[in-house]
Amino acid sequence: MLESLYLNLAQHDALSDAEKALLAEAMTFERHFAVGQDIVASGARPTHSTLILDGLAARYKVLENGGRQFTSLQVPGDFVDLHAFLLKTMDHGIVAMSPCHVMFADHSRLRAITEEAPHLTRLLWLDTLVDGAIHREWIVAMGRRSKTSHLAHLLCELFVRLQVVQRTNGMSFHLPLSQAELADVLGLSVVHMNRVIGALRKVGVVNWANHTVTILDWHRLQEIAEFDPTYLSLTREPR
Amino acid sequence: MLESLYLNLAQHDALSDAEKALLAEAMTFERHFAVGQDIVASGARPTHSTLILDGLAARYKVLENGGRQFTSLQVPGDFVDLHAFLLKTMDHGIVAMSPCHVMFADHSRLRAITEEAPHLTRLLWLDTLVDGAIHREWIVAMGRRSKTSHLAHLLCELFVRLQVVQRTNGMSFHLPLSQAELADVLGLSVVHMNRVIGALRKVGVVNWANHTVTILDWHRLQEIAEFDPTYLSLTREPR
DNA sequence: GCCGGGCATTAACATTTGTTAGATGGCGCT
DNA sequence: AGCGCCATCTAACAAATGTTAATGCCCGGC
Repeated sequence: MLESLYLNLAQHDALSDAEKALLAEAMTFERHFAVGQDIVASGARPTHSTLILDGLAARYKVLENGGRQFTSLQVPGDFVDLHAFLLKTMDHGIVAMSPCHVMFADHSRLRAITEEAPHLTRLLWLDTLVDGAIHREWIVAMGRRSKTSHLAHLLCELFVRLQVVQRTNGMSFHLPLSQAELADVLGLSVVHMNRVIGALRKVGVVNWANHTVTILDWHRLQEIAEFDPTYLSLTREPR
Repeated sequence: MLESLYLNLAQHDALSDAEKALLAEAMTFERHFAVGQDIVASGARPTHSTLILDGLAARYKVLENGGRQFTSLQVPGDFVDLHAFLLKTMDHGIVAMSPCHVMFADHSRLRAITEEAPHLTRLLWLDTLVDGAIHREWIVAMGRRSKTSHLAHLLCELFVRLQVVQRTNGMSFHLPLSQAELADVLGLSVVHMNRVIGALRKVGVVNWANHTVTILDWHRLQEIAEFDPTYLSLTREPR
């Protein structure tokens, strides 16, 4: 059941059976969330951290004028709020973008891991660091990439991240986001989001229908995105 | 000499003398960097992590078309590349925005801290988590705030962060960034950056000259920015 | 099978933001 | 003092992006 988490962590460094067992012991109960439901509410002080077993979730903030901005997308094997273990108070909400199957890790057991399992602690720390690296890449995309390139970059990133946890199907993957939701990822209006998607389609590098993205020309998509996966730390090495 | 670091960490939780000593022992040598010099190069695999003792540094990425985007600003007491301790390879550069006095912490000693000092490890982990929280706030600002609000938010954030490490002078602080550099923070053209600064000045909430920002109306600036410091985790509590 | 709502798409127009170019002004250097 | 560099600031115009509104389509509920 925790296969995705193991795959996620093991892409960075070897994960021992003992460590897998420690993670499994940290898990308490599981739960399903429907589309649009908050998995964690802004302002909450969780006592558990949430692991995505299946589905797509997103972190978001809402402004006074009603504007919403997603700050990350979380795929299976991701902890959506591991940072709350130390940050304590949620400064943003986390919502299910598709039906989500999740599992909760007790903070007291995570704390025990930090006391007794330094290597596993470093791997969990690393997991949050990759989170940060992705944030930095998003900042660059929002600030200095063309919108087409930004979208292409997002598709490259999602494809690679989903591939790690075996959620791709050849060169296709499921992307359960409406254009309005995608607009809140890239920081665009819905109308312009539609234009940008149209532009990327016209180039012919992706086929995109029924919430399924098929990459037709990975090389060119990567070129348009200037995608360099270094920031995802995909190499397996001692940490 | 490490006062800023202690202040930075102790704002989140109590820091014992033993822990301060561990940090001091982790430090090897110090160094000065001139404006514009790279403190850490993109692609490097550092064996030390860099602590800012004095000055302002920034993380950045450069795109093929020459566009540059800063992804964070680092003030005294901040580790600029603590994440490299586990990420291993730098996917971005770090440059001195003002003359910088820095000190290096050996990765082998940081590793020893993770093996032997769980609470201090959590505080260091937390430090990188606040980094991530700041990134998320920047993403929101870039995606959904007006440019004036974005700039106001940046000023609020810098003021509070500098205040923690005692680098403010009443309601003033030194901001050694040119408008071109600020443009690469907000993701704007230089001309438009100039317009936005002018707009904020005209509102009369800040006085901004000679690289010194004086906040004339903190309440209103905060309002314009919709600034809520929760994400900086300024409360002191067990972590 | 019909109806209603949400989503994608397009058009026309408004606003924001970028580009190019030039003017101004401070400040260190000689 | 004079020179030249660099940052700030402005203007005029171009391009990107947002807004409002309308259309068509699919799909689930009745």
